[in-house]
Amino acid sequence: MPENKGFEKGKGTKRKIEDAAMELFAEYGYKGTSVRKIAAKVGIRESALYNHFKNKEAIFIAITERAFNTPFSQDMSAESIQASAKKGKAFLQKYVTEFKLMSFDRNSEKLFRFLMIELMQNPLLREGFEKRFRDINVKFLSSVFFAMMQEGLIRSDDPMVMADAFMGQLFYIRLNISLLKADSRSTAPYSTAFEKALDFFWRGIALER
Amino acid sequence: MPENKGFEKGKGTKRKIEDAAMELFAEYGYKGTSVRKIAAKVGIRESALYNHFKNKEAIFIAITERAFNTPFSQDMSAESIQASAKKGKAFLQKYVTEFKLMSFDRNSEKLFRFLMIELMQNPLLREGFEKRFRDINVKFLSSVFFAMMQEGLIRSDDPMVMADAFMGQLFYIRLNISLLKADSRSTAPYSTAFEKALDFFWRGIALER
DNA sequence: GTCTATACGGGGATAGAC
DNA sequence: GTCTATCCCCGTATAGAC
Repeated sequence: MPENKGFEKGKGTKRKIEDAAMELFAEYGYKGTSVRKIAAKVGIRESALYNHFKNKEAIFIAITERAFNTPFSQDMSAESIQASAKKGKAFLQKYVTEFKLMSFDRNSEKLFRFLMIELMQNPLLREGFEKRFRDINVKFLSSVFFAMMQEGLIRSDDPMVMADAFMGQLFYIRLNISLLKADSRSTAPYSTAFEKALDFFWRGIALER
Repeated sequence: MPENKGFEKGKGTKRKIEDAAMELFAEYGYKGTSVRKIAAKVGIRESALYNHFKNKEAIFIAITERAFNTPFSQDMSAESIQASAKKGKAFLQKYVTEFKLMSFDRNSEKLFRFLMIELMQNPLLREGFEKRFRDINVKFLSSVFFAMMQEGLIRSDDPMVMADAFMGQLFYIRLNISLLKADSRSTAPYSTAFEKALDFFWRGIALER
């Protein structure tokens, strides 16, 4: 009874299928990826694949879950926001570093491309993205910026606009890195881009100068 | 002899094919769009379509040309850069306005989604994008920023970082608008987003305060 | 759980009549 | 230039043996 083992081999296969599918989706998109190719990449037949997933869409869903379950771990409590704000630039630094790590991590990179491709085509993915990533991050960030203003650390301005400007910079850098990586080109020009962007941003809002 | 008329009807059909294809590509991606559907949208048979384009890819190419031939009209001469720089915020305002118009224009909007989808999957498109859009815009923008610094209009900083930060903000807003439009949702929250982003950005770099 | 074999629909493309 | 008819490949999915 293979399905009752503590570490069954089936789990390994299921995981392998997800990994293979993610790579292919990131490369060719959902429609451009055939079940045959996924199976071939795993090293099994298509029919065997249907023992692990009901159909192609089920594989897609499994991967979207992965994409959303690796966001920034956000503690949205008032205390956490206050504590973050008090750190000033150091908080943003930490945020940027997390973002940077994700940008250069090979697996997250695949997820990013997958997300960008499908975001433009899949309404469900857009909904999940907005609720489980964008809303949370922008709300958290703008709350922190607002708190920083009250602390007198940064100049007074619209916190939402500030948060969007901050995210926009990071996102744009990440996109450019992604495009370079897609062609297996060097990302050296961007090795310090995140830090530079943060420094520039902070100089634009900091009060102690 | 229909192909020799000054305003031949064939041109109309060819154009119609491109338009229909662009809408479908923006909605379903290249692979997700069948020649049959394009033909159906135009109101002709697939076979008739092959009188205008060699194959499906030729339609794709025609559309990418469109996407690249509608960038910002850039005069990269030294005089133009100096003149632009002297205008200060007014220059950026004009730039932002152009960007905004494109974001809310229905046709440009389709092109944008098309571009985002295919950029992640098509090496040729990436190359074209980098050479014919990104390089030109970032170079022009950073040159203008550099000139502005020399004019004493803005604080001194890395012009490239500044240009990327500026573009990043605009791009991020545009992306969010695009996602809303994809679901036919109201873009009201973004009606003044570009202006607000510019004001915020300018406050962060302007020297007269 | 994996295999072989197969059904079935859709997609790209062409031939030839009008 | 457009049509009908057709070819062949590829993609998803299932049945049934091992």
